[in-house]
Amino acid sequence: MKTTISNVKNHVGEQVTIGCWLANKRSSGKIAFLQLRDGTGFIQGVVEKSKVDEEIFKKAKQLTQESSLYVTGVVRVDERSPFGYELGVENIEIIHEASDYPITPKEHGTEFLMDNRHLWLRSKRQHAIMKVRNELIRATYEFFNDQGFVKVDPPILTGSAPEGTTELFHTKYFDEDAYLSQSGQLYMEAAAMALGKVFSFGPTFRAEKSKTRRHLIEFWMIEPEMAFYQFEDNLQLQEQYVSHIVQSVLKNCSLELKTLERDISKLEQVVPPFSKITYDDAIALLHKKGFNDIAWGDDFGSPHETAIAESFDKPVFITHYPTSLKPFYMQPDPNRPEVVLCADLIAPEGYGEIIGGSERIHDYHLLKKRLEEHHLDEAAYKWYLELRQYGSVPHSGFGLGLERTVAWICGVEHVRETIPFPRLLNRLYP
RNA sequence: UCCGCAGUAGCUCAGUGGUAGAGCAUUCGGCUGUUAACCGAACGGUCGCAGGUUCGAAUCCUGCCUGCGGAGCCA
Repeated sequence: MKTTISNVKNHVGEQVTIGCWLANKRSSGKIAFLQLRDGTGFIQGVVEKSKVDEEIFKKAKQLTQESSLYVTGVVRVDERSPFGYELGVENIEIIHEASDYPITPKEHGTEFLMDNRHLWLRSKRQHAIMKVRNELIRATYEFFNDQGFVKVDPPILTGSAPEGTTELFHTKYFDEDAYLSQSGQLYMEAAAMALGKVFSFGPTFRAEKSKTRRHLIEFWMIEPEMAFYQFEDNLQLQEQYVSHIVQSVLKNCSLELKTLERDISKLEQVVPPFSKITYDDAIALLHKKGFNDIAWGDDFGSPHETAIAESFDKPVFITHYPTSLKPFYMQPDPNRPEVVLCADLIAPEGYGEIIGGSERIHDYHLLKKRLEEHHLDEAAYKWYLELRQYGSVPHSGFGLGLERTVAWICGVEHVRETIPFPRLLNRLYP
C-alpha cells in the first residue's frame, strides 16, 4: 500500500510503496543504500543483490541524485538508523530521472546555495528549519485561539507611513502613491477596539539597506493587540506566548532539532517568568562591562544588546526606554514622562531583538500633541486619532519577528535560512 | 552609505613572476552495513572584467563589477 515516510512506523513488517526522491546513495558490489526523502521525512532504503532481481539491483546502482521514484519494500526497525526505521527494497520504479543535480553532497558557498535556493530547500537541514518555522506558526495560532484572540488581517498596501522613520517600499495605487506595509499595528489597534483581543500574521517590507545576519527586506511578523491590557499584562502575555512556541517546538520537532544539532538544554529553560531590566539599569550594566561608548539617551547597538543578553540565560525584557528613542504612539510612564511603557525582548545567545512592544497612548490630546511633535500629517492619521474620540481604553500590543525567532530556536547563524525564499539587499531571485 | 575580506574546473579550494593543480560532482571499473562511504581510471579551464608594468602575469599596479562578513537602522 502507498504511504509516507512519516507513517512507516505504523507499517513495521509490511510491504509499502513510497513516492520519493533520491537524496544520495552509497553502494558496493552486493548492497546499495538509498537515502530517500518524500517531504515528510528521510529514510534509508537497502537493496541487497541476493534478495532482488538482477535488473532491480542494476537499476539501484545507476540511480542519479534527486531522481523521483516509487520505491516498494518492507519496513523494519533498525537501531543503526537515526530515524529508527529502514526499508528493505523489493522494487524501484523511476518516475523521472534527474541528471547533473547542482547541489552535491559536499560543502558549498552561500552565493551558490542562494542561487539554488529552490533546490537547497530539499536538503535535510533546510527541511528541518522549514518544519520548525511551520511549528512556530502552528503554535502561534493555537496559543492565540486558545486565549480568545481573533485573527485580523491588516492591509499590505497603505497610503501613509505608520512610523515616519524607516524607509518604505513605494508603489503606485492607480493615480495615487502607495507603500507596502512595514507594520499592521495601527490597524490592529482599530481592530482591538472592535474585537477585544486580536492578532495578525503577515509580511512586512523594509526598504533599508541593512546587510547583517538579522535582517531581511521582506519578513513576517506576528502582531497581537489587546484592549484593556496595560504594560504589565502585555509582558506577561509575551512571556507566555514565547514559552509556548519554544515548548511546542521541543515537543513536536525533536528530530529536526537533532538534525540542526541544537543544544536543547538552553531552550528547555525558556519558561515564565523572563528576566526584566530597565533601560537605566541596562546602561549601568553596560558601563560596568566596560562599554564607554554609550550614555543615557542613546539607543543600543547590536553589540550592546548581545552584551545585555549574555547576562541572562533566557530571553530578557529591556523596559522603559527614553521617550525620544521610541515611536510617537507609546504611552509615557505616568511617574516619569521621560520614559515610555515599552519593552524589547532580547533573545539569548546573541540573536538580538525578537519582540518590540508597548502600551499605546489612549488620550486624544496627548496623541495629537505627539503627532505634531513628530511632524506627521494629521490628515493621514485622522482615523487613528478618532479611535481616541469614541470610547478610548488603555491597550497594548507587540510585534514578534518570525525569522529571528526561528533563527534563535533553530540555532542557525543567519535569518536568510529561516524563510523559504529570502529577499535580501542584492537578491530578488529565485 | 561606511569599514574589512574574497572572485582560479559544475562545486569547495590550493597555487604570490617561469608548462594550470587537488578533493567532490559526472562517466567507467572494484568492494556485502554504508552514514558527506571508500579504492582505481577517465573527463573537466575566458584564472571576475578592462587597461597597464614585464622577455614572460592567475600572481605586480590602476579602475570597474559581483559576492561575503560587520556597522548604522530595525523585528
